[in-house]
Amino acid sequence: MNKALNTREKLLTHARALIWRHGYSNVSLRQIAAAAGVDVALVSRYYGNKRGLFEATLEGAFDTPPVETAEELVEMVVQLFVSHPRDATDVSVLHLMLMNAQDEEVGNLVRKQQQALLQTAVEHATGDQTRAALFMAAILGMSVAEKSLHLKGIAPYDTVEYEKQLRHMLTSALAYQP
Amino acid sequence: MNKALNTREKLLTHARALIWRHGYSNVSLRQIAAAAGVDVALVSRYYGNKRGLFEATLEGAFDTPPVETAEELVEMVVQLFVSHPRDATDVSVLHLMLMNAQDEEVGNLVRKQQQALLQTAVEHATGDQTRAALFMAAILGMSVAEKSLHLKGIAPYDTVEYEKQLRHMLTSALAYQP
DNA sequence: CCTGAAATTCAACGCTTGTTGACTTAAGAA
DNA sequence: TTCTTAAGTCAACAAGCGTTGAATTTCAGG
Repeated sequence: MNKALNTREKLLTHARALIWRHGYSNVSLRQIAAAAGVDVALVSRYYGNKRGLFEATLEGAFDTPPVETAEELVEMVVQLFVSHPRDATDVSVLHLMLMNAQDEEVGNLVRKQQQALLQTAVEHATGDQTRAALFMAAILGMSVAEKSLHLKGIAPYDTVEYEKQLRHMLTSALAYQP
Repeated sequence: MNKALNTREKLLTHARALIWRHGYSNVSLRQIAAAAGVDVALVSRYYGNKRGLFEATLEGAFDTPPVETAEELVEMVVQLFVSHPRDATDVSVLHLMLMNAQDEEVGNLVRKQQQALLQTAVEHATGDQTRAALFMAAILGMSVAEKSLHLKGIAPYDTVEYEKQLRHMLTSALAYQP
């Protein structure tokens, strides 16, 4: 049973790494199994099917402590959206959302898990909807331009400088008065 | 030959509508052919292969008049990024970029066609890189939140009000002084 | 009407996908 | 050691994919 738990976790880890980075429909079970060094058939044994494996990777992924102040919100969003890859299997939540936005079913699944959390957090900490919109636009736009559309050169590529500029933008957006 | 041109165009139109909206790897040639009311084999006859058909949908898609002033830039970006669907086959360029961002090959193809245009336009009209970054973040973020991540409620859903708010954000971003 | 070229249809190919069920190996309990 | 159950392996399946080449229809020119 110890061994089974081990392979279960290996599958889960590599599934999260691959699917979150490249998208649900762009990663095959055989790829995941090969990366984990186990047989494909074990996916169906331990998680039922591909969907089950993916849903397992979402469990607890959006759990964050509640935020009250604007500073806490900035910190939470930076942690949530900017990837600080600890290893090859670490991918930001924004990547997850974007990579699966096109798939109707999977996209809805992801959104259902995080939308309420993020949206209410932003609205609560900012106080009004216009500032929340500006805030979301700033954080989303920077991340999307940099990470997904590969619009290099628009934002500085150096991670430290990037994060610094990001924080500055977020703070400005929060202070915005229409 | 008239008939051949007709089916060529039918294929192209439905290919653009489907691939731009759902992404290159999420649409099959059989789907496109069925939507166009044409046999699948005609894709290879008229466009060589799937890639050729997709590349044909990109031709001229990023042609825009050169912009000089900030106002012209705002107008160009709004036209380019905000979809005003005239019919079911009309999809915004942003959708195209996002839906194919995950596919390495296709994503590079799309970027190569539009990146230089947009980036130089923004940098030219704004004058410095920081304002360009803020501008891009604003436009990208609003569109992504609304259209791709379906973060409804953050921005007003009414099209007129949405576009009004978008223009306001863009103008503010252009006027930003670090 | 007849002919020949263009336009379209059809069936098949090799490949990959998710999923399944039967088989083999591993390992702890009696 | 033997037995039993868990864990892992293997081959095959049905379905869908892009692509191809031969057969068939369409249709204007002589």
